Amino acid sequence: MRLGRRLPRSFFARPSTVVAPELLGRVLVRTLADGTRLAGRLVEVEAYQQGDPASHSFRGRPTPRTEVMFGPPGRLYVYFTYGQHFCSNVVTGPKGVGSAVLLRAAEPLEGLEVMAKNRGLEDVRLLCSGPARLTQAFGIARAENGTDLLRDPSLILLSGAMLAPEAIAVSTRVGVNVGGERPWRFFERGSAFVSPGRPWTPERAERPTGSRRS
DNA sequence: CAATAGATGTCCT
DNA sequence: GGACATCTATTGG
Repeated sequence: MRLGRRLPRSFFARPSTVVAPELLGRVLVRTLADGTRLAGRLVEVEAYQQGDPASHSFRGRPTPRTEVMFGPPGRLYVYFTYGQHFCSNVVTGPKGVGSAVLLRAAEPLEGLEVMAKNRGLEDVRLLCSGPARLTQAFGIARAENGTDLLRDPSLILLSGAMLAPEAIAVSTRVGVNVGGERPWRFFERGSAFVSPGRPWTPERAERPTGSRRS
Protein backbone atom coordinates (compact mmCIF):
# COMPACT_ATOMS: atom_id res chain seq x y z
CA MET A 1 0.00 0.00 0.00
CA ARG A 2 1.37 3.36 -1.00
CA LEU A 3 1.26 5.87 1.83
CA GLY A 4 2.61 8.88 -0.07
CA ARG A 5 5.04 11.52 1.13
CA ARG A 6 5.20 13.95 4.03
CA LEU A 7 2.64 16.71 4.10
CA PRO A 8 4.40 20.08 3.68
CA ARG A 9 4.55 22.85 6.27
CA SER A 10 2.15 24.94 4.18
CA PHE A 11 -0.51 22.28 4.65
CA PHE A 12 -0.53 22.90 8.41
CA ALA A 13 -0.14 26.67 8.23
CA ARG A 14 -3.89 27.17 7.69
CA PRO A 15 -6.89 27.44 10.05
CA SER A 16 -7.61 24.24 11.99
CA THR A 17 -11.15 24.07 10.58
CA VAL A 18 -9.69 23.89 7.07
CA VAL A 19 -6.89 21.46 7.90
CA ALA A 20 -9.07 19.08 9.95
CA PRO A 21 -11.25 17.56 7.19
CA GLU A 22 -8.22 17.35 4.89
CA LEU A 23 -6.39 15.25 7.50
CA LEU A 24 -8.87 12.39 7.08
CA GLY A 25 -7.32 9.57 5.05
CA ARG A 26 -3.78 10.74 5.90
CA VAL A 27 -1.37 8.38 7.62
CA LEU A 28 0.39 8.86 10.95
CA VAL A 29 3.63 6.89 11.04
CA ARG A 30 5.81 6.27 14.08
CA THR A 31 9.17 4.58 13.74
CA LEU A 32 10.54 3.09 16.95
CA ALA A 33 14.19 2.88 17.94
CA ASP A 34 14.38 -0.76 16.81
CA GLY A 35 12.96 0.12 13.39
CA THR A 36 9.43 -1.12 14.03
CA ARG A 37 6.85 0.92 12.16
CA LEU A 38 3.44 1.83 13.53
CA ALA A 39 1.01 3.32 11.02
CA GLY A 40 -2.62 4.39 11.14
CA ARG A 41 -4.98 6.06 8.69
CA LEU A 42 -6.83 8.99 10.31
CA VAL A 43 -10.62 8.56 10.31
CA GLU A 44 -11.75 11.08 12.96
CA VAL A 45 -10.47 14.54 13.98
CA GLU A 46 -11.66 17.72 15.70
CA ALA A 47 -10.66 21.37 15.15
CA TYR A 48 -9.84 23.70 18.05
CA GLN A 49 -9.14 27.42 17.75
CA GLN A 50 -8.09 30.45 19.74
CA GLY A 51 -11.14 32.17 21.24
CA ASP A 52 -13.04 28.88 21.13
CA PRO A 53 -14.32 28.22 24.70
CA ALA A 54 -13.58 24.49 24.40
CA SER A 55 -9.98 25.07 23.34
CA HIS A 56 -6.96 25.06 25.62
CA SER A 57 -5.89 28.22 23.75
CA PHE A 58 -9.16 30.01 24.54
CA ARG A 59 -7.49 32.78 26.58
CA GLY A 60 -5.19 33.69 23.72
CA ARG A 61 -1.94 33.22 25.60
CA PRO A 62 0.10 30.11 26.29
CA THR A 63 0.51 28.34 29.64
CA PRO A 64 3.30 25.83 30.33
CA ARG A 65 1.00 23.09 29.09
CA THR A 66 -0.25 24.79 25.91
CA GLU A 67 2.98 26.42 24.76
CA VAL A 68 3.43 24.07 21.78
CA MET A 69 -0.08 24.88 20.55
CA PHE A 70 0.99 28.50 20.05
CA GLY A 71 4.21 27.54 18.27
CA PRO A 72 4.90 26.88 14.58
CA PRO A 73 2.56 24.61 12.59
CA GLY A 74 3.30 20.96 11.90
CA ARG A 75 4.32 20.01 15.44
CA LEU A 76 2.65 17.52 17.75
CA TYR A 77 0.83 18.95 20.79
CA VAL A 78 0.44 16.27 23.46
CA TYR A 79 -1.54 17.02 26.62
CA PHE A 80 -2.36 15.09 29.76
CA THR A 81 -5.99 15.02 30.84
CA TYR A 82 -8.36 13.60 33.45
CA GLY A 83 -5.36 12.77 35.57
CA GLN A 84 -4.40 9.79 33.47
CA HIS A 85 -4.60 10.07 29.67
CA PHE A 86 -2.51 11.67 26.93
CA CYS A 87 -4.09 13.03 23.74
CA SER A 88 -2.39 14.10 20.49
CA ASN A 89 -2.97 17.12 18.29
CA VAL A 90 -1.35 18.54 15.16
CA VAL A 91 -0.59 22.24 15.53
CA THR A 92 -2.02 24.43 12.76
CA GLY A 93 -2.06 28.11 11.78
CA PRO A 94 0.80 30.60 12.04
CA LYS A 95 3.22 30.81 14.96
CA GLY A 96 1.72 32.84 17.79
CA VAL A 97 -1.84 31.64 17.19
CA GLY A 98 -3.16 28.80 19.35
CA SER A 99 -4.94 26.35 17.08
CA ALA A 100 -4.70 22.60 16.52
CA VAL A 101 -6.48 19.49 15.29
CA LEU A 102 -7.15 16.70 17.81
CA LEU A 103 -6.44 13.24 16.41
CA ARG A 104 -9.45 11.23 17.62
CA ALA A 105 -9.26 7.91 15.78
CA ALA A 106 -7.32 5.94 13.20
CA GLU A 107 -7.54 2.72 11.25
CA PRO A 108 -4.49 0.61 12.22
CA LEU A 109 -2.34 -0.28 9.18
CA GLU A 110 1.07 -1.40 10.45
CA GLY A 111 2.55 -2.54 13.75
CA LEU A 112 -0.73 -3.88 15.13
CA GLU A 113 1.07 -6.24 17.50
CA VAL A 114 2.97 -3.41 19.15
CA MET A 115 -0.19 -1.33 19.33
CA ALA A 116 -2.02 -4.20 21.01
CA LYS A 117 0.82 -4.53 23.49
CA ASN A 118 0.77 -0.78 24.23
CA ARG A 119 -2.99 -0.89 24.72
CA GLY A 120 -3.13 -4.13 26.67
CA LEU A 121 -5.84 -5.63 24.45
CA GLU A 122 -6.26 -7.38 21.10
CA ASP A 123 -9.45 -6.07 19.46
CA VAL A 124 -8.32 -4.10 16.37
CA ARG A 125 -11.30 -1.81 16.60
CA LEU A 126 -10.31 -0.69 20.08
CA LEU A 127 -6.65 0.06 19.32
CA CYS A 128 -7.04 3.64 18.05
CA SER A 129 -10.76 4.46 18.36
CA GLY A 130 -10.46 7.46 20.69
CA PRO A 131 -7.90 10.24 21.24
CA ALA A 132 -6.29 8.70 24.32
CA ARG A 133 -6.45 5.22 22.81
CA LEU A 134 -4.75 6.34 19.59
CA THR A 135 -2.07 8.14 21.59
CA GLN A 136 -1.44 5.12 23.81
CA ALA A 137 -1.38 2.69 20.84
CA PHE A 138 1.33 4.78 19.16
CA GLY A 139 3.36 4.95 22.37
CA ILE A 140 3.07 8.72 22.47
CA ALA A 141 3.44 10.51 25.82
CA ARG A 142 4.90 13.67 27.33
CA ALA A 143 8.29 13.11 25.69
CA GLU A 144 6.73 13.44 22.22
CA ASN A 145 5.15 16.83 22.96
CA GLY A 146 6.54 19.38 20.50
CA THR A 147 7.87 16.84 18.00
CA ASP A 148 8.20 18.39 14.54
CA LEU A 149 6.33 16.12 12.12
CA LEU A 150 8.44 17.50 9.25
CA ARG A 151 11.90 17.06 10.74
CA ASP A 152 11.83 14.24 13.27
CA PRO A 153 12.11 10.84 11.54
CA SER A 154 10.39 9.04 14.43
CA LEU A 155 7.02 10.65 13.89
CA ILE A 156 5.64 11.79 10.53
CA LEU A 157 2.40 12.40 8.69
CA LEU A 158 2.12 11.02 5.15
CA SER A 159 -0.26 12.23 2.46
CA GLY A 160 -2.11 8.91 2.04
CA ALA A 161 -5.34 9.62 0.16
CA MET A 162 -7.62 12.52 1.05
CA LEU A 163 -11.31 11.63 1.33
CA ALA A 164 -13.94 12.75 -1.15
CA PRO A 165 -16.34 15.33 0.37
CA GLU A 166 -19.25 12.88 0.33
CA ALA A 167 -17.24 10.40 2.40
CA ILE A 168 -16.87 12.89 5.25
CA ALA A 169 -19.47 13.25 8.02
CA VAL A 170 -19.62 16.26 10.36
CA SER A 171 -20.90 16.71 13.91
CA THR A 172 -20.39 18.70 17.09
CA ARG A 173 -17.30 17.76 19.08
CA VAL A 174 -17.28 14.92 21.58
CA GLY A 175 -17.23 15.85 25.25
CA VAL A 176 -17.66 19.55 24.55
CA ASN A 177 -20.53 21.22 26.38
CA VAL A 178 -20.19 24.93 25.74
CA GLY A 179 -22.92 27.13 24.36
CA GLY A 180 -22.88 27.69 20.62
CA GLU A 181 -20.82 24.59 19.99
CA ARG A 182 -19.89 24.36 16.33
CA PRO A 183 -19.72 21.36 13.96
CA TRP A 184 -15.98 20.88 14.08
CA ARG A 185 -15.76 17.11 14.36
CA PHE A 186 -15.00 15.37 11.07
CA PHE A 187 -15.01 11.62 10.53
CA GLU A 188 -15.13 9.05 7.77
CA ARG A 189 -18.67 7.98 7.01
CA GLY A 190 -19.10 4.26 7.61
CA SER A 191 -15.73 3.64 9.21
CA ALA A 192 -15.65 0.91 11.86
CA PHE A 193 -12.70 2.64 13.54
CA VAL A 194 -14.40 5.88 14.59
CA SER A 195 -14.64 6.42 18.37
CA PRO A 196 -17.89 5.51 20.18
CA GLY A 197 -18.27 9.07 21.42
CA ARG A 198 -20.42 9.97 24.38
CA PRO A 199 -23.81 8.22 24.71
CA TRP A 200 -25.70 11.52 24.76
CA THR A 201 -24.08 13.17 21.76
CA PRO A 202 -26.43 13.89 18.86
CA GLU A 203 -24.19 12.37 16.20
CA ARG A 204 -25.23 8.86 17.23
CA ALA A 205 -27.83 8.73 14.49
CA GLU A 206 -25.15 9.52 11.95
CA ARG A 207 -22.82 6.81 13.13
CA PRO A 208 -22.88 3.46 11.39
CA THR A 209 -24.24 0.62 13.53
CA GLY A 210 -21.16 -1.47 12.92
CA SER A 211 -18.84 1.00 14.61
CA ARG A 212 -19.85 0.37 18.19
CA ARG A 213 -17.83 -1.83 20.44
CA SER A 214 -19.40 -4.98 21.79
C1' DC B 1 -27.00 -1.94 25.85
C1' DA B 2 -27.03 2.10 29.41
C1' DA B 3 -25.46 4.30 33.42
C1' DT B 4 -22.01 5.17 36.79
C1' DA B 5 -17.77 5.43 39.51
C1' DG B 6 -12.99 6.01 39.79
C1' DA B 7 -8.39 7.51 38.31
C1' DT B 8 -6.28 12.54 39.75
C1' DG B 9 -2.79 16.54 36.41
C1' DT B 10 -3.55 21.19 34.96
C1' DC B 11 -5.85 25.35 34.74
C1' DC B 12 -9.36 28.32 36.27
C1' DT B 13 -12.26 31.07 39.67
C1' DG C 1 -12.81 23.73 44.94
C1' DG C 2 -14.43 22.35 40.42
C1' DA C 3 -14.26 21.42 35.53
C1' DC C 4 -12.06 18.93 32.03
C1' DA C 5 -10.94 17.70 24.16
C1' DT C 6 -11.14 10.25 28.47
C1' DC C 7 -11.08 5.42 29.31
C1' DT C 8 -12.03 1.20 31.87
C1' DA C 9 -14.48 -1.83 34.94
C1' DT C 10 -18.61 -2.84 36.94
C1' DT C 11 -23.43 -2.90 37.70
C1' DG C 12 -28.26 -3.26 36.23
C1' DG C 13 -32.08 -4.09 32.63
